[in-house]
Amino acid sequence: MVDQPTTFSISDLAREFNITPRTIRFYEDQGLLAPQREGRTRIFTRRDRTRLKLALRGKRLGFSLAEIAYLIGMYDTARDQNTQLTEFLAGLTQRKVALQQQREDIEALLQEVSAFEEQCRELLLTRAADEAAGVGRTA
DNA sequence: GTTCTTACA
DNA sequence: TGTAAGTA
Repeated sequence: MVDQPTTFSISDLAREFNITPRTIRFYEDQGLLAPQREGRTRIFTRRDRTRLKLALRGKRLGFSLAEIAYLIGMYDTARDQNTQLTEFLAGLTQRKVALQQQREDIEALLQEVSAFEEQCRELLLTRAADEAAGVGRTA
């Protein structure tokens, strides 16, 4: 078994997760990460790496960085895992509610578009019929 | 060469 | 988030 690295540089993590160092610094700025410092340079631990992984997963699920920061904030608040899972569950539930609402809005819009589409078609047919009957020919 | 901060797009 | 500038 080869020893797994204990710490990582910002570029190590950037490579591993296919993101840029800029993104990692930005996440730190947003409170998602809090790496140690050796002078000015950032030293990332396994815990930081895990948090980054969770942050990226949260992003994929559509959570805002603020929400991710909150959920991850308690990740190492040393509270019982039960509380943490309950929080994540609550967050996921809210996400689902938001997504379902969006779907309803989209469906409503699609119906409106379809209705308007139909009106246009009818108008087109009506005008074609009128022209055939010689109506509306003013000039 | 790598990382950092700051500032602007 | 990308990029540029000027450092350590």
